[in-house]
Amino acid sequence: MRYLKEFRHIILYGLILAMLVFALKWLQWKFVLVDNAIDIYIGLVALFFTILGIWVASHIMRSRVETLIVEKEIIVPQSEPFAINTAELQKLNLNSREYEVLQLLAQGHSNADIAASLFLSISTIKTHVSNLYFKMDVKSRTQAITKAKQLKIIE
Amino acid sequence: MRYLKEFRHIILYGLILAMLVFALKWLQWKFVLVDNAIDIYIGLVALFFTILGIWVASHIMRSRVETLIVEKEIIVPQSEPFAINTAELQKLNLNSREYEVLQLLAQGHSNADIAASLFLSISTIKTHVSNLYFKMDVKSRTQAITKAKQLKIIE
DNA sequence: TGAATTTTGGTACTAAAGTATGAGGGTAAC
DNA sequence: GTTACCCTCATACTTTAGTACCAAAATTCA
Repeated sequence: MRYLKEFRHIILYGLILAMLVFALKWLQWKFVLVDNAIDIYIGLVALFFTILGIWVASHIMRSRVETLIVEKEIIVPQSEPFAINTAELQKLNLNSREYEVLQLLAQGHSNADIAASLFLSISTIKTHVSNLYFKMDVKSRTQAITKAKQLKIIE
Repeated sequence: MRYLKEFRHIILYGLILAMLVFALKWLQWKFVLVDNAIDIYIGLVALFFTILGIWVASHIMRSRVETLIVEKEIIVPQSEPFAINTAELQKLNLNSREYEVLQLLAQGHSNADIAASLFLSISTIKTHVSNLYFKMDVKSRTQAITKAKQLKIIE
């Protein structure tokens, strides 16, 4: 199908040429009586074939249009989906419970709240929190939250 | 200058045509002796002018350049410079001192620290903090910090 | 199995945070 | 001038947070 379309112009050109054989023969016979007619005849032929050549070329050329690609930059703001800083988290050497407590702490929960949600006693939470502060080198929950967010070890 | 360049092909075409007048006359005289020479002669003319037409057309067409603009998405790691949510901040209706205290609070400072840095008594800070909690609808400094960061009213 | 670590919990205490209430001085609007 | 905030500070109290020290299960690892 593609080849048919590609060579459409060439086939058309062939057909037109075939038709011209007859047309030329007729013209040749008609102008034979007129003096100097041969010059006019050749002139017409030249003109016709020039136009034909231009027409054919323009149709062939159309598929060969130079395409200048201009890249237009569009800035797409990338909202980074927050990645936990695993390296910093490992440095602190928190155990799983301590990290769990830290997360709840940073959400604004009290020791009592945390104890309730983890089904532990307040004493246990206090122990975890104290160890947490020691490991994080802070002295209060507010400092712990601030530091944890700075280090990107919690959301 | 531009016009000269634009019509260069047309001028060239004209010159070639002038030269052809002589060439044709010479060919016409030469082939007059040969039988059926006129057909060959016309065929050559047709062929030549077709090629000429194609040549002219291809040179004219060459100046037709399509400009295709392709939008290229470029992902920029846009580090947004943090904008304080003024709307939310106004909703809370905090006065200047309360907001000042909130900022220091969120940095992990104790009431005593805040009092020292603002040259105020701890009592004053406690009052501000209490009013702050009431306006923010929270019950502790950790909740205040969490909420303030959520609302983006502090850095 | 034994040692180390984690997880849990307790008591006792101190420090800090938070609440409630009052009060005095300042400023700005009505 | 009175009303309404804003800012300051105080006292008294309750609650929560945080420290220190201890200890018993549970788990992990060599």
